[in-house]
Amino acid sequence: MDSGKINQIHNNIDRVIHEPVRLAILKILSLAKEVDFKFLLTTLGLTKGNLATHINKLEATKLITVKKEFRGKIPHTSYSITNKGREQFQEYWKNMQELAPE
Amino acid sequence: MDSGKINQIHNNIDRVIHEPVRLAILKILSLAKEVDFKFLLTTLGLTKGNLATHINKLEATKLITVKKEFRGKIPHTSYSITNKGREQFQEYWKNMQELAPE
DNA sequence: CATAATAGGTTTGTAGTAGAAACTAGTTTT
DNA sequence: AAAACTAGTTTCTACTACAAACCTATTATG
Repeated sequence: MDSGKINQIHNNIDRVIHEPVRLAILKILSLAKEVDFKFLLTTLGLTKGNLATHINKLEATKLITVKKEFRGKIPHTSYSITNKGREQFQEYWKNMQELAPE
Repeated sequence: MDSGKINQIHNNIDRVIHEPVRLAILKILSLAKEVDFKFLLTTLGLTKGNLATHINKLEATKLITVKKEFRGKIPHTSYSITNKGREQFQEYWKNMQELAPE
């Protein structure tokens, strides 16, 4: 704590990361280094559309990268967390700790 | 990990508590045992309407109690966290830890 | 005395968002 | 030929955070 208007901690919470589904995605990606669409779909139990939307948001904010390839003629999409993503994820939790009970 | 469909951790996150402003309110109430409207208003930097709305939601879910009294003829409102509120707050954080980086 | 400020709201309106469901398109299995 | 799989996009609905305006009563202030 330093000066001026303190304690408005809630304003430091990144809303993109704060959404539970996206927290779960980031958690998984922070462990796995590469994960595909299918895996997230079944692991998280989402609809395809919903998952794709969350993925888009995470990609748009450059927290993850998307790799699309063909395996034979079947599309295969996989995701990785970026360095920025890792940093922001850490930063998010650092801020959240201030709201946690001691 | 035990069986069936695991890893849908995001479904365990209580949306009422998850909202940053309400997290901040619960954090403050978990420390202070009684806090008034004015204090929350200036500390959190919200509009009166917005604060009142969050308070209503926390009261409706019985996470906090509201005490309204008159000091002379001036209204004074203060809030406390309930036992249930304390428990749910702890439970929320227990669930959240599963989404935190290790 | 009028007006502004304080205390603590409620009501209203807007903008953003999560999520489901439907639709798309190519491939592959039955 | 039809159904199922991969990985989506589009559309639609329902909810919600937040600001701003409005409200009621009381107490300073010029």
